[in-house]
Amino acid sequence: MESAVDGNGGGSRLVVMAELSRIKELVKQLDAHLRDCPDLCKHLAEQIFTVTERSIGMISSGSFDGRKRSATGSGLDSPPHSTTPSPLSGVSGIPFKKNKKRKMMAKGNHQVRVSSAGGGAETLDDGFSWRKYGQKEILGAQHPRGYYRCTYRKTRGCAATKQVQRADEDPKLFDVTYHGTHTCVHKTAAAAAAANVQPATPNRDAGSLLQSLSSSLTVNTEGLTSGPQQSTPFSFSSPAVSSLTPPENCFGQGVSFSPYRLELSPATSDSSYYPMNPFEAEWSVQSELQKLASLLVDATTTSTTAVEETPFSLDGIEFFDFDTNFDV
DNA sequence: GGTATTTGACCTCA
DNA sequence: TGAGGTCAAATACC
Repeated sequence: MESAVDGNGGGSRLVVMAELSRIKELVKQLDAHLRDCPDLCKHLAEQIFTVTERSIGMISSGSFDGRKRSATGSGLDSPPHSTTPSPLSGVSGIPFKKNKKRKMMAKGNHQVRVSSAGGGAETLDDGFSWRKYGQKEILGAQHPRGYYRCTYRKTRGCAATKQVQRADEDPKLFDVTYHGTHTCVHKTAAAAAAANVQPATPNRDAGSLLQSLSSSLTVNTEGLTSGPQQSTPFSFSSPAVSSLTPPENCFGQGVSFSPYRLELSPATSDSSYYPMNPFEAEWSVQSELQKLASLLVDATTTSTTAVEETPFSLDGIEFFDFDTNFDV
């Protein structure tokens, strides 16, 4: 139990918190200087972008997860589920055996271990639509590995893929490796967008956008202390986020920040907190940071260069083509 | 008929 | 050279 939590996770968590706080401060500064000093705005935007990417990197590298296994072995020596049973989380976020043949954890990939109680791999709903395109027997593994790609690969050019492999030691556990990021719309987000259609505002005022962004980015460190006792998962207090409903897209177009805020705090018995398992939290934070970075690009582009954006439309949803090249 | 899954063949890379 | 990853035709399902 205790051995499953190391001090580094808590420390990294605090670093991420500090980074997010810094992002917020930078956004405030950016907003303050938006109209009178474009050059400074550009500089601030670059800083924000750097800090955001650093945070994303920490999250995707797994250092964000305080429940990361202690470095006593190199793989699946001991089944994680046997030491850290978690009724609320079906995901452990524990790194698993690396592929010795290929660079499985290359930049842009991340791995999680998912528990599917009573179901198969097809029940592992992470919010995206996947289409199976292959299955392969893996040397040394008892179960074949399934290969999935995003359903919208052709229609929307989404290059996200994942590999799902049933764990040898427990058939209820699946090791899932995600490659690439989704450029399509999250399932729940699409549903939310369909239910609450908002007209696109292509040339939204950058100042109000930043103010909205700044106010929405609430980094709550209340109750967090450094040290290895931080084994509680993060939670989000916003209903929109807690129900895993990120904004309708990650492209800055039609994004509204007002309905939710990013709030990191330890899960407590307080009913206002919706406990999230590490994978959900990680996914949400990554989505938030991606969106944050996209909005910054949108805001700074609109305010400093007034360049006409050229949105393209797919399935009734308009997208901006950002050359931000995120690697999460 | 359209879409998803299966599976053998082929390609890539360490 | 062999294992992992992907392709694409065949098949199944709705």
